[in-house]
Amino acid sequence: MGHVSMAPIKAAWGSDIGMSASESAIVVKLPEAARRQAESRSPCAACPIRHQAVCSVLDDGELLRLNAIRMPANLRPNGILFDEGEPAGHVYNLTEGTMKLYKLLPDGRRQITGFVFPGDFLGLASHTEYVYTAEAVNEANLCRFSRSQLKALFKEIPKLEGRLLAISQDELVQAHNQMLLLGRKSAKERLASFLVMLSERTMATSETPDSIPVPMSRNDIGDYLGLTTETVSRTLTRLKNSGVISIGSDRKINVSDWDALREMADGF
Amino acid sequence: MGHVSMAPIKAAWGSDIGMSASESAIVVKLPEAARRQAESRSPCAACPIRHQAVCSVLDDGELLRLNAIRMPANLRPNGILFDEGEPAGHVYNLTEGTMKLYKLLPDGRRQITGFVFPGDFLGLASHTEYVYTAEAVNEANLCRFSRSQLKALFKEIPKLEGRLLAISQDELVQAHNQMLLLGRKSAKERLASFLVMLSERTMATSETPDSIPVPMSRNDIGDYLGLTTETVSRTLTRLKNSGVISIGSDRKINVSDWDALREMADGF
DNA sequence: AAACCCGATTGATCCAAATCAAAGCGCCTG
DNA sequence: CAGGCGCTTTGATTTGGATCAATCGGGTTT
Repeated sequence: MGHVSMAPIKAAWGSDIGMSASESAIVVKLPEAARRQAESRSPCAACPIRHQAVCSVLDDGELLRLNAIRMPANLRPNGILFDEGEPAGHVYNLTEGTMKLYKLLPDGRRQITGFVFPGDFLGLASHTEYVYTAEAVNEANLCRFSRSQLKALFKEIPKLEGRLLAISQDELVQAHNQMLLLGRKSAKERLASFLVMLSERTMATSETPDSIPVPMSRNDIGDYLGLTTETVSRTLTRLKNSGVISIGSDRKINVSDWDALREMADGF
Repeated sequence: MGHVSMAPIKAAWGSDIGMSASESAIVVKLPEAARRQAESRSPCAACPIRHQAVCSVLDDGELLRLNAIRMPANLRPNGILFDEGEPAGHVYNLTEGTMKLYKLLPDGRRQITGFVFPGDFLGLASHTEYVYTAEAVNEANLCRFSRSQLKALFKEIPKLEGRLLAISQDELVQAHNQMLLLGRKSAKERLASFLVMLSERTMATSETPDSIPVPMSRNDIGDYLGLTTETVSRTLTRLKNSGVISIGSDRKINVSDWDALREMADGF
């Protein structure tokens, strides 16, 4: 009946969880090493998402309090952060990389319910168990917070809770848009919507506005859009042939006609 | 291409908005009239959802404060509470009836993103505009709160905000389940899931556990499940013929084999 | 009670996307 | 740099659900 995807084996935690950055590698004169060293002293200051996510609403003192309950986490590509049904003890904030969240049916059919980009939260749910699996698309770095410690911090920094409420509600808006896509849009409209979404979520990070980085596989895109790999591939080829996009070999897609793409996405 | 639904004309507000219950009708000796009169004195005490929703976490004093900023609203069947894109000045809590929330594409394709049952919130979103249209399925009564007044009340009753966060996150969990349904389930699985969901949301209210009230039309069900009216009808007939359900003429569906229905819903 | 209306059902046909099946194409690895 | 592995693309065929088209109630109006 349905389309079946490969589910990866649960991967090990990244090696540097709980280690300070200075322990994790020989210090060499590289920008990356410098950034890591700075991080070990005043972690959030050098964070690429210091001015995004929850962190953006906190002053330096509050950030220090948040930082006190933070643990770094790292995942290699396809590493599993947590599985659906696992007790939900932690909440995460992605600082670098891309992640995918998905649910599986018993026969292996998979629905990716969302991609996660730097600055986004994962694991937010009032439930005691995670309601989806979180897997890294490419190498990812995260901040890990114990749910109970974070909740305790609400009393100290009340605006934290308000911020999380706003984030949840934003996610809800996205979820509604995705329902419209999955329930009523054609394959072409779904791909157009996907590219527009990707560009919007990437804009802040990216330099070249017409070039959209697409780190996930065709299979992942299909499982996000309710399509098969083949349909994703064919539809992208058609978009390319109609001159709306061009496809780079470097996991990037270039948009040549934004107006056409956006109209397609909106169902015009 | 897509399936097109009829969009109703925006209906007038219920006639008794802002009126006290005693003004709205001649007082006659009927249970309904008695309830209304009780409501006009101590509105929340007689409310059918006093022990659900946000209200359940508030003590009598807090409820009084919440009640002070509450306005009653009433909608006749197919009445529109608000339209997608309208400035979002209010938040609502449904006390009686059923509502549907939906988004439209330019050509009329419609996706119902959720049904709302007594105790549920509507209009929760950090956005300045409503992101979906809210329409009554049958006659509905609601509590109307100004967004700004409610927000002000957060300072007075902090647990209110926490409660809304929990509600948002519950909605998010449901939304993820619906994405799995829309992206990956077959028509039969969708209908089974729908009936299980309806029964769960109704349980609290209902008496007879095997009889599920289905107030919405086949067309509404289709627009919720990403199917057409015809497919909904055919699939229900098949479920009936396979002995899992029986269909009453009174907008009720009886479940004869819960295990089979639940397995179907879960994709086994 | 005949006429009408509107949603639900049932039937016949069609089609967009799924499935089945091969190539193609980087990209490691030995 | 040959061979293989995993992902992507392209092609042929199938199919579940959509579309098109009557018909069928049940309820309301005249």
